[in-house]
Amino acid sequence: MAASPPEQASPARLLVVEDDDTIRETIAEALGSEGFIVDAVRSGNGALERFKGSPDSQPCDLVLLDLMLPGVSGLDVCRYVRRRGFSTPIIVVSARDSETDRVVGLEVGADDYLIKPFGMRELVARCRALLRRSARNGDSGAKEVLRFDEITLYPEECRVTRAGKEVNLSPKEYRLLEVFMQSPKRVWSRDKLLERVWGIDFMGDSKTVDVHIRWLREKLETNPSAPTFILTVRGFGYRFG
Amino acid sequence: MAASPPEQASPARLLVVEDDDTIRETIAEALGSEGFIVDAVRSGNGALERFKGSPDSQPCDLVLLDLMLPGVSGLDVCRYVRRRGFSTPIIVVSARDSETDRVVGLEVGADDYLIKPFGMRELVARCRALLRRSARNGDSGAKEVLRFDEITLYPEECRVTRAGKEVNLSPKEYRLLEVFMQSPKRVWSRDKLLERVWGIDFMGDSKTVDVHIRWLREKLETNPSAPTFILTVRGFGYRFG
DNA sequence: AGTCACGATTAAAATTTCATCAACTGATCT
DNA sequence: AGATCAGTTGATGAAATTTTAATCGTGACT
Repeated sequence: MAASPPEQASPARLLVVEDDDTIRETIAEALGSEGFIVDAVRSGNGALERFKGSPDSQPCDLVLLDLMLPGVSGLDVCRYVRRRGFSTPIIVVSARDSETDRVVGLEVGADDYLIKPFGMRELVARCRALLRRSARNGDSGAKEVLRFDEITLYPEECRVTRAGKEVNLSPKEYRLLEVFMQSPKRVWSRDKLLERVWGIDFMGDSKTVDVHIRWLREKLETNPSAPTFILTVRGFGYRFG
Repeated sequence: MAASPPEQASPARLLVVEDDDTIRETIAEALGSEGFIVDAVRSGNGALERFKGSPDSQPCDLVLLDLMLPGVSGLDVCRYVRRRGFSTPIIVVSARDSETDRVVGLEVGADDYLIKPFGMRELVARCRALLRRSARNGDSGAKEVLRFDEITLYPEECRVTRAGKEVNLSPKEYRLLEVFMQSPKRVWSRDKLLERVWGIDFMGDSKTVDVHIRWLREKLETNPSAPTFILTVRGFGYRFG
């Protein structure tokens, strides 16, 4: 099917929190082969790291959370995430299968509770169902207006202005800027940008990024040869701001 | 957009679809004592009756759906509801517990799949989790007249006027315009429009949207080739206003 | 200063997207 | 049966976008 939805255009990004190497790998592979971008950590602390920013910058679209973790437990992670105001969908995955366990997990803020061992097809189906639901409610992704200096990006409207004047961007240029503005100051490698903007399955050259950066500068910068917004970080990539 | 304030006005309205009298009564009582308003029917047809109106007037906030029903099956109900564009949360409840059954249920549009027999506490927890996620906003019935420029849409009457003159729209055209006018300026991808107007499981081509947009322009715009209401956003989709 | 690696720039080729037209289906009405 | 209408699908061409590729500049390091 065609045209990319503004929000959920790129594949969903999943965070797998699981200390057992075998299980983590199995899950990551199964979900990866379904087209998701999978990121994995092996501890509660590792998960918390991803949730340090503000609730407006969600680290991922969905979390698969094991309960039995060394150090910070899965329940703690869940509680922390919700207390911080994140509405990121969470599926708890656990070997503990008493009704009480399940009720507690759900009451602490998880959206679903899956019992080990489980089939990969069901896991995928539940991820899809939850992403479907959370996308419908629009509580995923950044919906808020992004500002930096005199540049403003309106996600709802796929629209960008500079000093109040409309800037007409192509889809790739727009997404590129959106990614940049969601994390100002952060340095992005060409590969990461390809992953975020083009999707994991892009097979082309990373030089493509250069060209689009140039065009974005052309439309955004006062003097494209001496950029003030999209800066080159030699040897690493680019950054915004 | 955020994770709604939990403590809120009216209690959630649940629809229980279950043919077994004992189970239905048990569920209804358990949920009722938790403060939900419970409505129950014993057949698929009974459920469908509740979903006859437009997707904007949801008959309830959540459906508990048994799969094994006389006549119209639970899966059929689920499919129908989604095809009509309703996003009402659905929890499937079934004695069939193979992984395939669960995957099918979820793929057909259910949000959760619970296996009989199940505990009431878990049922309640899952209802709560899902309601929390779906963040009830659509207070049904609150259909306001939508205006933009000289175009007016009367939801109660499924009627549209332009500069006071009646515009005759087909159902799809009407629905399309309604979605547009509910969020002026917002850019809609073809896929999102298919989901909203045609329903979640529409299997056809997204080109279909183009054609209907064209007809809508034909009837709405002064000069359909240079539209002023329904604008094309190349690479993204369409927007109104 | 020379060289090398990396980024910038440009032009041209390849692909995607959109509007429009026309054919086709199925439902409803005459 | 025939006519009409809503909806869907496929084909076409024009225009915009994206990618590839080739060349040029410039900073970093010896």
